[in-house]
Amino acid sequence: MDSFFSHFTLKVNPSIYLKDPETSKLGKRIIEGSINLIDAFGFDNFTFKKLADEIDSTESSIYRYFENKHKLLLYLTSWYWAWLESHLLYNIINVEDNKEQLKRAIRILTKKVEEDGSFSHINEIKLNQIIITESSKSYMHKDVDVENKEGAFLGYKSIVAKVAEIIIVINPKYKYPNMLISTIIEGAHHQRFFQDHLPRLSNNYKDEDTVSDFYAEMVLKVIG
Amino acid sequence: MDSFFSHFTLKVNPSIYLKDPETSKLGKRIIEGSINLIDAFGFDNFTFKKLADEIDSTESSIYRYFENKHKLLLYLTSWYWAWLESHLLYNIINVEDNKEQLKRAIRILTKKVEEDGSFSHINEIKLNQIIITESSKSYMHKDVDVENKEGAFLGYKSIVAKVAEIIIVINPKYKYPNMLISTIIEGAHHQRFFQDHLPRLSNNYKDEDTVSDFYAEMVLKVIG
DNA sequence: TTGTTATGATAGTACCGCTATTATATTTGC
DNA sequence: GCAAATATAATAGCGGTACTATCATAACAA
Repeated sequence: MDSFFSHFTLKVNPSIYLKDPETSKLGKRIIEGSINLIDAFGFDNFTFKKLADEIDSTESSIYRYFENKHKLLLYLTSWYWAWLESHLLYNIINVEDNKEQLKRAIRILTKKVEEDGSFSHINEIKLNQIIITESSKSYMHKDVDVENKEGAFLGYKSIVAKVAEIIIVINPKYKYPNMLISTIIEGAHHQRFFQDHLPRLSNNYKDEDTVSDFYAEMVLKVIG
Repeated sequence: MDSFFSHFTLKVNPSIYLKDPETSKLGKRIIEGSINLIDAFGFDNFTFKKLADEIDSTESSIYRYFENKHKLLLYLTSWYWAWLESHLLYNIINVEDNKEQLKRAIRILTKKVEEDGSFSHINEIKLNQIIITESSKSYMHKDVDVENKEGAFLGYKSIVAKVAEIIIVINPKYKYPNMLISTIIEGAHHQRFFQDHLPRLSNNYKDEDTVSDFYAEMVLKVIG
């Protein structure tokens, strides 16, 4: 799988950055360093000053890549959705049965990322952790409509649409495919967080991937 | 219903505040003003300085009630869960049938609050809007474990536990009652936000409360 | 009316978010 | 190999945020 993914770079909507971080060494250090810092200390405690110190650069240099730290978070989430969609496609491309396609899709949307892979400067395990705890901050704010118009959430919409399509093939009468998919994506993030920090809001059983099992079961029951 | 709720005050865990805002006029102005400002401009743009100006008081006075703005958000969310649980109990207390209890509970957890009620200084419609867009910020941060130990999330846990109990009565074998309930609570918030701002992540149909219908159907199908 | 408590007024500090300017590398084209 | 173009670094500064501290005054209760 590594060889399949390691020879191209994932596309992120250019409205998100001032200068594409993929095009320079500093850009890659910015992405790598920000993932380390946000994962370690949380997005709220993250500043460009701290990032500059971390990667031995300066605030002003970082500001040439991203307008502000919020745009950087948008970049990380967009990259993540593009990355996840490429995995999704790779995993269902040769599968005939639609139900099997759907099952695999649910697993990919809800599983915890446990192995780092193909992109040298991006640690996908840490990025997945960041998505779980911080991704809702990328759209739950007052500027969401402006950023949405600029295309900041196309990656998220795209993966939701792809899986919703599979549902429609299986059950053309089902009324809420998009709600169902975004519910399990957001739900999986929340449940992983709850299991770590607020366990009474969730249920967990040893030796099971409870989150993934729960949502897989849910989708099949709900679409009938 | 007004008369039922208007004669007592809702309990919020004292670890959240330095001084109980229910015990003074200034305290009530702080709560009322913060709801207005956060609803209008978002929690990220909210500061104690702006609140002080809004209610004709001072930063230092507000700091005597709350350690910081995050604690104030915790207060609002805790109050909301206590308020919602009191509504829940009121609405199912004389209902015999467990399935009917559950249906009513789902409606209460997922519906949009459309009428302001009993507590003079708290606008419940605006508070519901705040919960939809800001409540995840009350726990999705690095201090969640400390605050959890202090009891900051007992209200949320309590309402989840109450509804999970009903599910267990209906289907004692169901493995994931808490996951299911917290999924529909968070899901309903997200879907309401998506329908307003990122509609392609959701589905909506005129003259229906799509969010509520979707989750009501989901719960019944999932628990079998 | 006297003490107690609540609120207001003011000042100050460290950090954040961001802009601007100038200097120094590094890369690219000839 | 050198000049021009571009990228990065260094430094300064400004207005705002998130507090903390102190002192003055208002309200209220014994």
